Amino acid sequence: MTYHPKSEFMSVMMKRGFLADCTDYQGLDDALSNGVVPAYIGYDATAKSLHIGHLLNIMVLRWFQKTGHKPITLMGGGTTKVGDPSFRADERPLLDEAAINANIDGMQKVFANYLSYGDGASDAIMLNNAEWLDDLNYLSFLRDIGRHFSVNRMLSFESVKSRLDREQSLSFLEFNYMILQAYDFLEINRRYNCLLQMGGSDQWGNIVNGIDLTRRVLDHEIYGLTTPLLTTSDGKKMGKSQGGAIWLNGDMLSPYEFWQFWRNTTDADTGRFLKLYTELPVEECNRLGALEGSEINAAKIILANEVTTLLHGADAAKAAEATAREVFEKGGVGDDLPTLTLSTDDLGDGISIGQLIVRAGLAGSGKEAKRLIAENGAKLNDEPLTNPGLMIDAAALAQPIKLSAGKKRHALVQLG
RNA sequence: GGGGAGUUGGCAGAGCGGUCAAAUGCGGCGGACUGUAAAUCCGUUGGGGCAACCCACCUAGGUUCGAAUCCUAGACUCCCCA
Repeated sequence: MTYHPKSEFMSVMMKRGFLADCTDYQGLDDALSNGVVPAYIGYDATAKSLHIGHLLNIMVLRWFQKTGHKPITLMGGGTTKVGDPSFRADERPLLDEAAINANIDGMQKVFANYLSYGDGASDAIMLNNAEWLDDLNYLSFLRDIGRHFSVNRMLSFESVKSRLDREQSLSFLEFNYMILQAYDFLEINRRYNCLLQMGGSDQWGNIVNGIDLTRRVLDHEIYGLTTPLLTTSDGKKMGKSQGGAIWLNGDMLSPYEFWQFWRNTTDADTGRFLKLYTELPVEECNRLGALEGSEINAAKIILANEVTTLLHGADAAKAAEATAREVFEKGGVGDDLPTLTLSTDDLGDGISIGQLIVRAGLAGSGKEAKRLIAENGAKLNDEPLTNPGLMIDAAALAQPIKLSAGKKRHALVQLG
């Protein structure tokens, strides 16, 4: 792959490591050089917030807009109504329309931090595939769209084949999912003249299907581009830390905790992440990522600041950094720590320390909190907690108290 | 429509009347070492409760001194045949 791109967007993608594959480098590059191109990425509407796994693609859209093009965020409002069956382990309850729309609202808030939406030529737009899926007529869909799909070919897709090989059941619904996704591309091309779909490399098959379908039905030439599936350098899936997902919505994960996630990046990933998740010049990223030993911590702080600034703003990033410095370097308390505020009603005659740890989000269950105490991992105002039966009452909360789980996770509890 | 297999902790997967809160692995958490990194090592790991104690192997009944294990019914999942 020694293609030398003309367009700024392609050049950024390649330089910064966003590019996994492209259906037609030359064709896409030409199109991008000849004017404003709309491109979309699809998102499920199943969760209330986007998480860090989505961030890579959001950055792609951001660059896309920065280099003069029109990003489209497609919400799977219609497909979500059917329920994506690919993770059918625990049959999740189907979401109703209100829940789906609430999810979409939550996500839009996040997108708005990265993209500017509006009516201008290169302003981003948000679509919902319910727009064209809701009123589909089965028979005409079969006749117009279904005839372009060869079951023989669909069976050869890796996602399908592996299921069949393992003799796992594959429902007809799930089998149809790829058709609906292809149809999305067709409709977005037809309605919004969208020329490009992007996505993770696991979406390659779906993207190609959409391209083929659009060519057959409309005779339009359109393109696909995929980003690598990111794993951390030790091979784990990106985006998990201390048990919880790294959400992008501030009310689900505080800016401080978000900042901490990036601060704790592995050495080997630092340079790569700088290129992917920040907008610092590539040379700077390379320089920072190449720092040795403990010096690379400075690079990680820059990474955390940059990424947090994009999502939550510069003030939030600064506050997170200040708090981190306070907590880790001075062993003190920063005001940006996750804070649990209790009313006197909540408190009643007193609440056990175990409950408090759970309420503060430092443990998932009372048993876990107790375990933490037993393992000497819990601290109260930096004093090791030894008594699992300790009761906290209003008097003990006259001053806010600092709870710690291990060395890295801290929270404040105050009376409010 | 008929026949068969199955449902165990976050996941994978043992157990098939007592010694089972339940092997093992993964994951998670804590500790040591460091640089708030990685690797490694050690420990820990169902839930509720301040506690005593209680609830827990799909659900509801039953048999038994005793059930995750046996019986009955139901729900769900998968496979094969039509």
